Amino acid sequence: MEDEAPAERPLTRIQQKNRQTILAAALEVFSQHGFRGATLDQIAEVAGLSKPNLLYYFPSKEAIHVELLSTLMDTWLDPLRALDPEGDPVEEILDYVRRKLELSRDYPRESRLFANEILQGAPRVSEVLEVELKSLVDEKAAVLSHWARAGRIADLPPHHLIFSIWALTQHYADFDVQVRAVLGPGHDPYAEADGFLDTLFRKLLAP
Amino acid sequence: MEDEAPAERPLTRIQQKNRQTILAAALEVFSQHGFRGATLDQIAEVAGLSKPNLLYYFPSKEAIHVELLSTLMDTWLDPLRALDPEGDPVEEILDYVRRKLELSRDYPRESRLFANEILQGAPRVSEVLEVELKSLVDEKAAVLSHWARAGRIADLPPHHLIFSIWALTQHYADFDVQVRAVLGPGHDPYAEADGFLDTLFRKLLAP
DNA sequence: CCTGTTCTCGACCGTTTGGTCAAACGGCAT
DNA sequence: ATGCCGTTTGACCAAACGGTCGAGAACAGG
Repeated sequence: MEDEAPAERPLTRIQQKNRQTILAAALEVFSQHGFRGATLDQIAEVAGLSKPNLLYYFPSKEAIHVELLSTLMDTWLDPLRALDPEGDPVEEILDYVRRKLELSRDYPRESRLFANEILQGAPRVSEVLEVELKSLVDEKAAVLSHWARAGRIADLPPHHLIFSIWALTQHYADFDVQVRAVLGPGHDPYAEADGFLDTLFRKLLAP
Repeated sequence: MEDEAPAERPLTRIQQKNRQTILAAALEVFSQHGFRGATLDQIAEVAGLSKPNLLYYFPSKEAIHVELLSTLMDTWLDPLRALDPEGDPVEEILDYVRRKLELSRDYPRESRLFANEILQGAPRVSEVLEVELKSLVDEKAAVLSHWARAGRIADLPPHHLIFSIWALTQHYADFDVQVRAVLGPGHDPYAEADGFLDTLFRKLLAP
């Protein structure tokens, strides 16, 4: 028996640059049209490369999508990881809300890519949801419960409290066109949302 | 000049039944895979009809999708239309939340179909959003403002208050797999959400 | 029963899709 | 120059796609 994995060579500069270019283009196209709605030709055009060249750097369309999703999941969960059990309960939660809203504002394509995946039943990330995400949420839910029992925040079902943060912040990225259509011109949805969500969660969390 | 519209004949029973069958199958497939991800063969198979038969009842794939969306938009806005300016403010809003959550629970596929459309930039309903939806929301936002000025509910930006209702209720339908993955087995997401959202909005709306 | 209309579908068509391949290109150490 | 290796692409392929067509089956009304 010999080594199955044949000594991965380090990536050249060209490889690093082109892989990044391709992933950026793929994010643009996948987030707008979904996995099946996106075509390699589209991605290739946005990336400024030929289609066979994409497939020189990635083995398949799906591989590009998976790569995007897996790197996404990490940065997506970071704000929740940062919720500090030792900090001030209300401020910790409000910080989390703020970070989540910033993520929606600064990375709306990532948010929509994720939303697309979940909408279709999460065929490629259901494992991550059931294991990594669940255990992280359970851990932080325990913190919230602890704070509630100590009377430092209102007594609310912790999982649903977290869902409400996800729903309220991601809504501004995922339903961007609807939000802007309803508000009309001359509004900054994210600036307004920032104040609104601050008020909302302060009132909600008050014991 | 003669009549452009050539005397629409009434639909036969077979036409009514088959059109309904097709729309039901299309809803199933479109809501799961999105417009471009869905294929006529899939819809035909779910409907138990042949592909040419679908195109006997609808001129194209897009026509089926448009039909679904337009009938959807009506039922989707009904709960908001029903918000009564003469009723008790908090109870009216809580009724709206409840109706919206019921819609998510009983018609999750419709919710996901709509979410899919908005995610892709609402190419087929942007007009409806900017005109019908906007004017309806503006009208009801005025009611909320009035209630706030009268000190009957908390003073909150009315548009964002409505957004928060949409976000919180639709989240349970659109992100169903994520909610269930995080909660684990043995939970009834909608039952729990019902109580949680009741608490949330009562605290939020208290002046 | 016959006759005209409605309905159904196998076979087919042109296009688009994800993916392959061999040939060519480019920089660079010898 | 030469040979080498990472890179790039035009040409191509099989499968899947939305949609068409014509011929036959089912259903009316008389």
